[in-house]
Amino acid sequence: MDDVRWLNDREFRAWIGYRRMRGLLDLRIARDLADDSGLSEPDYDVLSNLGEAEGHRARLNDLAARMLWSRSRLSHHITRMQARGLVVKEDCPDDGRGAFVVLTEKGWGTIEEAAPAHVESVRRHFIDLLTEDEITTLGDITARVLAHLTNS
Amino acid sequence: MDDVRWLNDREFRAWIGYRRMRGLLDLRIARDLADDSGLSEPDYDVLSNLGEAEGHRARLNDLAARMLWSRSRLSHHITRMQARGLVVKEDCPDDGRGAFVVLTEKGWGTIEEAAPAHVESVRRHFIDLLTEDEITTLGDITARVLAHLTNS
DNA sequence: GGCTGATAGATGACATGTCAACGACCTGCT
DNA sequence: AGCAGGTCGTTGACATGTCATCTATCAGCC
Repeated sequence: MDDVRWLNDREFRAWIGYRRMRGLLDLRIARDLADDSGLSEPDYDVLSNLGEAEGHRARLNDLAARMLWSRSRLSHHITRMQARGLVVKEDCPDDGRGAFVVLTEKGWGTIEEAAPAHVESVRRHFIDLLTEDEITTLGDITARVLAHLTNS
Repeated sequence: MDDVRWLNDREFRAWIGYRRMRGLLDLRIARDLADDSGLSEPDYDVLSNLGEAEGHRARLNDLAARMLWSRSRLSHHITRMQARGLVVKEDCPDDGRGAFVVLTEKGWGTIEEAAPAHVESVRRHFIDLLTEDEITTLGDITARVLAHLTNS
């Protein structure tokens, strides 16, 4: 059964590096964000997506699709964010099953305040450590992997 | 306050790409692994690290340091893995505070069985999608970011 | 109208990981 | 010997996310 194509050294280095970097990088950026604004990364993503949405509102399902989240995950998360006053749910007049999530004043203010420090944190711990070529390559890699994962 | 260095298009593409890829890729590989072997990714990492350790055993603290995990995380996880019979804890004779984790027969068998399909999954969804140059670049990127995160 | 199947969202049980706090033990200094 | 401070591992409370399942509603078709 030794037709297994084990990873060679370079492949192993890239894969394990990715795994380890992911753990530390996300933890670090999540901590910066939480200390600075009280938001978690998922909170930030939701607020940021809603902030870009028409009227600061979106259907739950559309939002989940845009963020590549499961409906369940978004539903749980929106429930928690609503309890904190960052967003509100509203019934959808066109579709009795549906619901909108809407950014509140507080939610909008929170993301506006959080954004600069968050971007700074992302730069400091990640983006500014890479060359222009590496950034381009990383963009290519992630786009290709995402295309593979969403079409299969 | 507009001295904020927002991300430009290429930087944004790389950062958001990374975030999105991470979510889908890890979910996909975790599902493959769970379906195939009943292990989670953290389970696999622990077993795999123990498998490479001298005598299939390690001090909790050393293992945590090697894996870049918090002691708390490892402690919780080992407790759960012990309940499933994958590892055992043993007292450390040299240091009354310490403890060893040791791979069981079952744990060793499980990782041996799981590895080929896991590597195959990692190849299919990630490594085999990249060129050699991209793999090298990714290794460089992750090494640099990790060095930054662990020395600061 | 009334069925059938798909879709939107909510929910409960469970696994995971964080942080903060704790007890136990070791080490070095006095 | 005895104390002070650090280290090892554990624990409890909590946040997050998964999966499976459920209800309500919609859409197409008879």
